[in-house]
Amino acid sequence: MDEDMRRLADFLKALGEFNRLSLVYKLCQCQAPQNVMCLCECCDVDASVVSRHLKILAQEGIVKMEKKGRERSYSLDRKSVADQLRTLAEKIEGGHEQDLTKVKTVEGEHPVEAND
Amino acid sequence: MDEDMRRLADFLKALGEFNRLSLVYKLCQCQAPQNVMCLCECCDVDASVVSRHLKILAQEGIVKMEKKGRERSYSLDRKSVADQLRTLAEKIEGGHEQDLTKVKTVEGEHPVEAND
DNA sequence: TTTATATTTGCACAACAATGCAAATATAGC
DNA sequence: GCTATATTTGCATTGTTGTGCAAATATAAA
Repeated sequence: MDEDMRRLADFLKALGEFNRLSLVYKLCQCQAPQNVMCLCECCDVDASVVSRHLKILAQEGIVKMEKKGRERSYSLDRKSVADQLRTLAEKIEGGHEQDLTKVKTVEGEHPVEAND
Repeated sequence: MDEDMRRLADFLKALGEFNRLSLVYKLCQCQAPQNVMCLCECCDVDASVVSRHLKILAQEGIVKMEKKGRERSYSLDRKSVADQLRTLAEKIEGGHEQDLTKVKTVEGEHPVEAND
């Protein structure tokens, strides 16, 4: 599906920018949600820039936002991100064997390795 | 490590562009390496553009190239790509529990789910 | 050697993305 | 209400990236 691929590209693009990836890593190390000011520490840019990057990450479902008084706290949606990455990994690894749109291999047990 | 993250961002950025991702998917469905002309079919751009995209993918270790007469054949480095994606997925899912630089979880068996 | 085919590179251009700063908005505390 | 703090948005600027076309390169075939 074409639109799915566009969405996936957007997801990967969101992760594929240095400062955004730094934010993701920072959030990855935190257990509690973090506000913008705190997240600023990990990349050397203006708070407004961080805010914008967080918005992009939120659009792609990579981070979640929750309002708390005048602050907003961001947290990493670990499961969603990890699942998307793993799904892609599995498609790529087993893509030649079956329909690309729904590959589900049991971990460790791959279908026959078809050799040209 | 800062340089590692830059590399990872470049890797994700390479995948996060629609036409390049289309190329990857196309290669994913093929068992045999494909030449540029053939790969052109999956994205509606000039051959020179496809050539450039393939170069970027090759730089990131996503595809491998081999010369064959006047053609060059490209193939997806399935294992490398899938491994990188899975490694990232695992870091992201378990990142708050231990050192980010070297997470290695055995499949299916995750360390204790630390809850805030 | 000439010709045809596949691929890459140079160049120009348009579209997009990241950034900083200032201003706007929202809300807490006085 | 006023002031201070956190965050977002508007705007201008700069840098990066995707693109097409023409020319260059490489190699096969004639």
